[in-house]
Amino acid sequence: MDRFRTMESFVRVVRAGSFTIAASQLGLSRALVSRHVSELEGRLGARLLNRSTRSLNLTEEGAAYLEFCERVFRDIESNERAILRTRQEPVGTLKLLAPKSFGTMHLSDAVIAFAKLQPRLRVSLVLENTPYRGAYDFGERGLDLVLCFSTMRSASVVEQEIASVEWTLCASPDYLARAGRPQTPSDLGDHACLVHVDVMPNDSIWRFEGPTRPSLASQATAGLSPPKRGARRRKGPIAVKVRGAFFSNAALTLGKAAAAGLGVTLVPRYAVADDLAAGTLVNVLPRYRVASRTLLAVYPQAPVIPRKVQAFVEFLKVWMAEHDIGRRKPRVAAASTRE
Amino acid sequence: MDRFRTMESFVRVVRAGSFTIAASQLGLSRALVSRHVSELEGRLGARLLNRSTRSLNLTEEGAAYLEFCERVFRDIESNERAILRTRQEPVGTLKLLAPKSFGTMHLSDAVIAFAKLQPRLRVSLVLENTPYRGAYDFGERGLDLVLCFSTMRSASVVEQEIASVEWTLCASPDYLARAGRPQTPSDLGDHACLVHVDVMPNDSIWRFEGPTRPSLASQATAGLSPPKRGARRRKGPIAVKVRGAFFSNAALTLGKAAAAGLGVTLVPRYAVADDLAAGTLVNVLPRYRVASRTLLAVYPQAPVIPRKVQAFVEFLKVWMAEHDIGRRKPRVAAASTRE
DNA sequence: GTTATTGTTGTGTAATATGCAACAATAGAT
DNA sequence: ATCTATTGTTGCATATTACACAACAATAAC
Repeated sequence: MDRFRTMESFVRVVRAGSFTIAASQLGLSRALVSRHVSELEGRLGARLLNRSTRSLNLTEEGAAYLEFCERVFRDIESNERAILRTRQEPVGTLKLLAPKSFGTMHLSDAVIAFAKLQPRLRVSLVLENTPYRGAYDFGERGLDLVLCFSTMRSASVVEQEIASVEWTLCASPDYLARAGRPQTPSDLGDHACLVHVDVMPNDSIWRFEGPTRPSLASQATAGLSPPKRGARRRKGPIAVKVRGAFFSNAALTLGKAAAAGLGVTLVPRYAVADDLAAGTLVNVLPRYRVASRTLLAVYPQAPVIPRKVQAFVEFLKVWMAEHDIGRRKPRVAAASTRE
Repeated sequence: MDRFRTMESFVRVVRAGSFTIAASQLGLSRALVSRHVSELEGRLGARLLNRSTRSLNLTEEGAAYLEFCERVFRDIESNERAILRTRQEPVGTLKLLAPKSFGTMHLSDAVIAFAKLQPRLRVSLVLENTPYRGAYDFGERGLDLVLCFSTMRSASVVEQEIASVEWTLCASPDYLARAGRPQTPSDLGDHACLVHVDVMPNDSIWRFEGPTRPSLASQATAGLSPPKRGARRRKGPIAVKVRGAFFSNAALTLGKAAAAGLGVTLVPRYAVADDLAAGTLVNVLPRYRVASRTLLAVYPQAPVIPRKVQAFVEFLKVWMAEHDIGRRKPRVAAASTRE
């Protein structure tokens, strides 16, 4: 028999001073309440209250047990409320894992802003490029949220899109002047390419779509095919196996290398936004689109999502949008002036 | 669902690090243990442990809840042991109620001796002559044990015989010299009787049995009727309504009054044992037997009797026998020299 | 005495706790 | 990479038991 319920009945009987009243308060029959108390007495091996048809009186053991019950109930109540609060407000510790370069570039600012908003929440931001072991991260390492650019392809996690991060192909003007400006992706085979290597099997295969029609006016006059969104037409994806001249898993490093004239690099736009704005780097093959990668927030599949995770994901989405991180046409000047 | 069991399952799972092992330890199926934990998580609204087929890991809430569970279990265990101990050894407070005269004369000594033997037990001895309200005493007043000479005639109490207390009819030699020595109970109607009044409807009706055959030899020679136990033969009870000259509910007072020559009194033998030994009082109508009254230990009917009550009743029985309290042929001299 | 109300107990039924078996997921072995 | 063994989960049938109703015993008030 459920011990909690028997204890509850007992406490109620004592408080009400009557089995009948207690039963009606509990929404049970007198019979059951009586059995509950008897059960308790049987298990404890002691009479808890002297019943005499017209009055109930606690025995010595009963008084001690009543006190105990009330303590346990208080304990339970406070504890359960504390745990239930994790659904209401972000409390505890939020453990984040993110790729190093993205983390240092932007996430750290977002996390700091978030931590300011949530003074009751401890935040742990781990930056590394060797993660994504799936369940291991959430289990053994106790991570709450992993931010990454590749799907985990696992049914036991939830992946939520945070932002689309544009990658951009760029080189320094002086390099282009020296090596020539490529006109199609396949031209890149002859260039010195600075390759961003993930730990994932990210080979040095660069993929493009395009080219985009040079003139918008020509489409408007044609009138045969309905204008597609963005007034742009794509061709099938083009994959180019590039010759690596320089490798790094740090996009910033690659950007610096490109600015130094080492070659052409394909990196997240955010990593070279400043150089592009300053003109130390310029876009290469602007008429070809580089597939953007989606920043994913990954957390364990569970019936209830901890409020802290939910809150951070929501915050990050807004923050990313507000700061134009990864926007296809970033207002670079504005972005650099913003906080 | 039984919260204790779900908690138990959860704790076991964490300790074992596996649902399967925990289930076998608990003697349950994996399915049920899984359900238990799920139940718990559902009620708390938080995932308690991240399960990843090969390893289990507590979440933040899980760790907090585990600690809570263990605290509750420790609590329960210690409390239940404390209460179970009341069945093993006499602990707590033993509240006694006894008639005033008997209490002051003998019970107090017994109780003091008992209290010495049971240093962990507090004893409360209330002496009064207005008790026996049955359930009220055990209920409202919280008494554990009532000692009295009259049955409560209630199904909700247990009455245990402690000792048979002889009453004796006696007077001072000088009174008998003055007023004459009664030969039969009915002679008492002409005497000054000192009446012990209880609060109970104990009228001044005195009851006798007898007379006893004066000679034992006469029976041995007769050989017709088999000798009855004690070689004594009784006649039917004789009831005499006596004329009260003096009333008291204190047997000692009546004894003193009798010793002072005020009349004949019928009191518990223990109250006049010293006077009888000293000769300041002598037995009247020795061939008639006065109905002895049985000292009863009365306590509430309950499935389990508290050890303290049981212990005291046993102790009192032995003590009464050892001290010859109420014995029909008391070794008065010996009784007074004993402890 | 009579009555009304209390706590307890017997009994049938509805709720649910439980085990079994099939399933999904994963870590390690081949 | 594929296979295998093992884990935790879920659907389903069933045995358990929690529960209310009603009859009962006891008692306080009338």
